[in-house]
Amino acid sequence: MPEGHTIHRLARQFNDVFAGQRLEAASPQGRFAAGAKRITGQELLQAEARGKQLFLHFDHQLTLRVHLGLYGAWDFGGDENFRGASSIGAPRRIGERELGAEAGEYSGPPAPVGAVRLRLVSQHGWADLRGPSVCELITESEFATQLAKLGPDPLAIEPESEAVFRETVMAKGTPIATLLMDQSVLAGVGNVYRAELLFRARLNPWLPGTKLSTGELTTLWADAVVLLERGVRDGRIITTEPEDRQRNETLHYVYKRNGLPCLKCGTVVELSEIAGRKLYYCPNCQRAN
DNA sequence: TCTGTATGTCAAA
DNA sequence: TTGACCTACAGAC
Repeated sequence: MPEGHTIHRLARQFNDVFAGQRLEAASPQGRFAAGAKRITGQELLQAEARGKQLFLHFDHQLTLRVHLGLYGAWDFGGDENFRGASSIGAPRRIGERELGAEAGEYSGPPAPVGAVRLRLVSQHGWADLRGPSVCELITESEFATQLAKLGPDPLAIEPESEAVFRETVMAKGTPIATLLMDQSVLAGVGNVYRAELLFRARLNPWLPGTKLSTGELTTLWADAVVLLERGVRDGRIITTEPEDRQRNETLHYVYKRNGLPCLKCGTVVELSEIAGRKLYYCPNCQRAN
């Protein structure tokens, strides 16, 4: 599920199992053959996540930039050091079946299944990338350019993050629902977190950024930090509080709950569209003031 | 076998 | 604002 929490989990996974090692790379699908060749034999120095982008820094000064888009996913497997195969990204069946490690012996990665853009292999395991919208090798200056395009990331807080977020939002007349999905305003939030953050803050999605108060934005930022950190911990997006979850398994307040009663007030949750993306909200809890 | 859908983003119109 | 693109899968036929 590729919102920011997913990418930060991936960075952690790469640092855990691949950092400090020389890797072999291949592009079974063929579309990244040249890049794979340039990665082969290089040591992975560090993996880094910013918003929805994953950066793998190699020791020849080149960085692999990966964006999963809507469909991308990484699958991992290997020996006991990998502690079970896992799949991180969009929902996938491939890669979730039991692999070598389960059988007790690891004899190298399996034959690639489907369209594997990039396969990274170390002595102890492998990672397969499918369906990314971006997979490219970039220079240090291109890396800096990419970072500069991104707004503050609630999972990579810097001293001025909250203030930058507040000031950017308050300077724009764009609806807050659109601003929350704008990666130059807030990096890492996607459609699920957007809907849930607005509901939890009881904010009307169409409220222009200029109409929000400092207090409301401080609360919104703090809640983004809480929710994304939970996402990293849980490996999925759970935004309901335990007391609202007791009677069922509902993980979200409004996302994909259109036509169902709001967990707080019982009003039917509505589905609308804004900037080409689906927007879920409770017309009562989030009515304009 | 075909269609619709998905937690994303960009360029063209 | 729309279409294009990346990929796999569920459900309809």
